[in-house]
Amino acid sequence: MHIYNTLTRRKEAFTPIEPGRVSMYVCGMTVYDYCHLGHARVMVAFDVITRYLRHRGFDVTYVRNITDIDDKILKRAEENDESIASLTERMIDAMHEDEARLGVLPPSREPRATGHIDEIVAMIETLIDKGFAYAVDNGDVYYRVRRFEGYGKLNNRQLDDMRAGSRVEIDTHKEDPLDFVLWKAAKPGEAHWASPWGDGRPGWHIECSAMSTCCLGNTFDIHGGGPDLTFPHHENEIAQSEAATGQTYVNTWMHAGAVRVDQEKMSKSLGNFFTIREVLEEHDPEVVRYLLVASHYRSPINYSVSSLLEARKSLIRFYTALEGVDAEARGGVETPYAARFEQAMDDDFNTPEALAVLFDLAREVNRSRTDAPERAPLLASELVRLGGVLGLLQQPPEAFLKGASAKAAISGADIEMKIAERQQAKTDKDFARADAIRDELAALGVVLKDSREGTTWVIETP
RNA sequence: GGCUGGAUGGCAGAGUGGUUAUGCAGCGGACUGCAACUCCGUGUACGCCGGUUCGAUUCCGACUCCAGCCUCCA
Repeated sequence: MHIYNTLTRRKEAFTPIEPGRVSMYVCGMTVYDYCHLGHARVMVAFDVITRYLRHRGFDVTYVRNITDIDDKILKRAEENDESIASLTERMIDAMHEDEARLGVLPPSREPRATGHIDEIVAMIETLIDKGFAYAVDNGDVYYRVRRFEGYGKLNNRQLDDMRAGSRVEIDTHKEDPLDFVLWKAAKPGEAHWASPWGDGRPGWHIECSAMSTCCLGNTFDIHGGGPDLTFPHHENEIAQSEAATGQTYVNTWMHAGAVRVDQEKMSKSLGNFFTIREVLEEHDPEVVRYLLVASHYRSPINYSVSSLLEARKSLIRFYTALEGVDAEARGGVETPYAARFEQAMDDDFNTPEALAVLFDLAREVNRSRTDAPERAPLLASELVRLGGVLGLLQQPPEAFLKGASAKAAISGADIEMKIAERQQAKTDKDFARADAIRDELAALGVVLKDSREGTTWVIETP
């Protein structure tokens, strides 16, 4: 198996530290707002990665943190006139709801920053003892970036090339403009914890170092996150952890690609983001998941309504192949598809290639319905099984194909009524009437499919 | 300015030193009352310029353009 490592900028053969086991940490949400599609991308990407590693027989420990104390949270709670705990609990619940709808399995552990203040303080003390950090008189503690030799190695950057302060006002408490905060002194009235440097709260980067180390050990296999975390967040994590433990922090760094809108990154700061829940108002969650899986996890992906419609059409093809076939059947079919699927996924989780294999399999299912009906259920069950590795194709086909009718302008019952009416017209040879009914339904996004067994239908939009 | 990626057929999106990705759309055929679904067939696609090579979309170099990071952001 090969995985692209951001640290070395190449695909590498993946060898876990402990044979058969994989330890993975992914930077999660800062819970001050609802998740947007960028978050969905990371969640789904690492969900697919976890599912596939497990499919390959690895015992995966997947840790994804929750940042539940931070400046933005303080600000939002204040704006809402809401307690921090109430805001963060609300957003954590919403996040769990969103990811469950997208078919994202819960991580093995979800540590929260506020639950690990002791470990954070301990790590900062270690860094001070070793000379990698210093407290200043206002109660802040900073990391001494120039003391850490490997600083910049994840992003291939030289310290002197960085123009710190060129876009941000330089904090005069720092020895060097590039130093970053480990512990922030609390202003009067702000949420705080006691520490040897006075009341305060952890800086953003230190929580991930502390939590990953305490959940997975000094060195672990995979660390992942969104595309905008390589610098400074992950660079700083490396500096903190490797300085504190003296050991390699992470073997493989993985970063998802950005979600774009109109060729521009979807982000909170640009304000061009769509929340998961607002997209799910209009679209089947599996369609959203499909859209995210249909591109390689490192590629940028452009979000648009037309891309969702196309995703829906692709899923219609899969579910049409499964419709009316008993995919519960189990049995030994020898097919080349599983091997091809795994070959694709072994190559840095190439989901587009894996999906191409599934489309070939779907065609084979369709062919077998007439050519070799006894094979159809076996092939279909293989399609469902492999689709499941991507977290797809797990609904009953009818549920997906007809599922959008809840939002459609016509109910399923009314559609069935129209179909019966049309059937009568056909029996009466009144084809003009039959076609009119079909056109009427088509205008509502309901496409009819006649077969020997009768007429079925699919909602093609949204 | 520094550092990363990327540029593939009408669209989306993989991949490869010489042979069909795949999906959607289109076209032809089978099926159909007609369609849809399905099946069969069908596309001289690889940003630009050089170089290496018997042969490059695929390797190397220059160029152009796009995106991301260098500030909080997944």
